[in-house]
Amino acid sequence: MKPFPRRQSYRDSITNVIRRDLMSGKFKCDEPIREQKLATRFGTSRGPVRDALMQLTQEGVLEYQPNKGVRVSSLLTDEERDVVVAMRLELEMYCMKKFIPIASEEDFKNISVLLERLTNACEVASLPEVAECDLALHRYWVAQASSHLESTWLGLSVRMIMKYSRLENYDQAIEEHTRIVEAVLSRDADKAIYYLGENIL
Amino acid sequence: MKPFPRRQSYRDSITNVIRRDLMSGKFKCDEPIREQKLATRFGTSRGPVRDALMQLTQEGVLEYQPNKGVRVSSLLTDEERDVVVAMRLELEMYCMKKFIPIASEEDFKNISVLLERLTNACEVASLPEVAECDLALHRYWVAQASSHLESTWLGLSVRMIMKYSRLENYDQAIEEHTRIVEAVLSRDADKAIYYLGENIL
DNA sequence: GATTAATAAATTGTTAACAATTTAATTGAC
DNA sequence: GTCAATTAAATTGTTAACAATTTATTAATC
Repeated sequence: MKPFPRRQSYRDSITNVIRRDLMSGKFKCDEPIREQKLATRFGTSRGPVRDALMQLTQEGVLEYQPNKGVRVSSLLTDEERDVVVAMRLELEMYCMKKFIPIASEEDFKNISVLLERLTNACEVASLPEVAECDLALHRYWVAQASSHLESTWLGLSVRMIMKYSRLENYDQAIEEHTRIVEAVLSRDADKAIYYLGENIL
Repeated sequence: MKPFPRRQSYRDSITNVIRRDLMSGKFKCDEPIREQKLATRFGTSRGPVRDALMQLTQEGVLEYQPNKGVRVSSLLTDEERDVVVAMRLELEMYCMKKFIPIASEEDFKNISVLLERLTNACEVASLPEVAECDLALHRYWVAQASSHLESTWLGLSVRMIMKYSRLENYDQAIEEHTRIVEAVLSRDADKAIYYLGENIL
C-alpha cells in the first residue's frame, strides 16, 4: 500500500492557521510575534514556524526586521488598498474568464459546496469562518485557471481583507456570492465577471 | 563604537544572488535545485539557503513540491504575462504619482546614479547586469512611495522579466529610462507615467 | 530481457544546541 | 532621582545531526 502523501505540508498548515488568526485580528497591530511561543503552540520546533512567518512576510501580512523578528504589518493606506483591489480584480477577472469554459461538472460540485459552507458561516456570523470561506471560494477558480498566479492572488486578497472587510454584512455577502456562482454554473462569463466586480471592492 | 548593522541579512544576500542567476537563465527550466549544492557554494549551512528558496518560491520564480524541493518555475503563458504586466503597471504608476511630489534632492541624486549604472551595464551589454540595474532603478520609486507594496512589485517584475525581456535592445533601454528619469527630475508626473507605460510592456 | 521487489543512496524535513544580537534589568556615579 | 554603563535575560540566526521521504541502484523472478 502506497503511503498517502500529506495533503498539506507542515509548513503550510501552520501558515494557514496563523493567517487566519491575523485576518480575524487575533494579533494586535505592531505586536511582535515570538517564534518559540508559536512553536510550543503547534507542538513543533522553531524551524517550521520560521518558515511560516517568512511566507506570511512575503505575502505582506507580516513585516520582518533582521534580528528582531516579525510584526503584524501596519495596514495599507486607503490609496494603497485601492491599488491592491484593482490588481486583484484584474487578476481574478482574467482567471474567471479563463475558468468558465474549462470548468467541469466536478468543479461545479466543488464550487457549490464552497458556497454552501460560506452561507453557513454567514448564518453563524463567525467572522474568521466567513473570511476563510470567502477566500476559499474565490481561490478555487483562481487556482484552476492559473496555478502560477495563485500565490500572488492570495497575497493581494488577504491584505485587502485585513485593511477592512465588507464581510460584516453577512446577508449581502451571501447574495453577492450566490449571484456569482449562479453565473458560473450557467457558464455566463460576462455576468460572472460583472458580479465579481461588484463583490470585490 | 556601535557595531554597524549588516545592510543586508544573510538570507537576502543569498536570495538576491539566486534571483539574479535565475533571471540570467543560469538554471535550466524544470531543473531541480539542490539545497546542499547551494549551501556549499555560499559557504553556509542549508538553513539560510532554504529560506532563500522559500522566498523565491513565494515570489513565484520557483515551484515547490513537498519532499521534492524546488524547481525553476515554468514560465508564464503570454496571457498570464499580460495580466502581470497590467498589475505591475497599475502598481508602479501609483507609486510614481505618489513619489514625485515627495522626492528629495537626495532621491534625485540616487536615481541619477542608478540610471548611470544602468547605462554602463547596457554599454557593456551584460544581460544580468542590465536586468539588475533596471529593477533597481524602478524599485527605487516603488520603495520610496510604498514600502508596503515593494515585495509585491518585485514578484511581478521578476516574473515579467523572466518570461521574455525586451532588455536585449540595450540602446532602447537607455533611451526609455533616460526619458523617465528626466521627467522625474523635473517633477513632471504625467510625463513620467506616460514613459513608464511605454517602458513596461 | 523485462518487470517487480528489495536495497542503498541521495535529498528534504525536523529538531535541538549553540552563537550572535537585541532587549530588559541592574548597578553605580553624580 | 536621573542618566549612563554594565550585566543578565530573552530572542533571533546558524549550524550539524538525525528522521522521513524520495530517487536510484541492485537483485530476483518470470
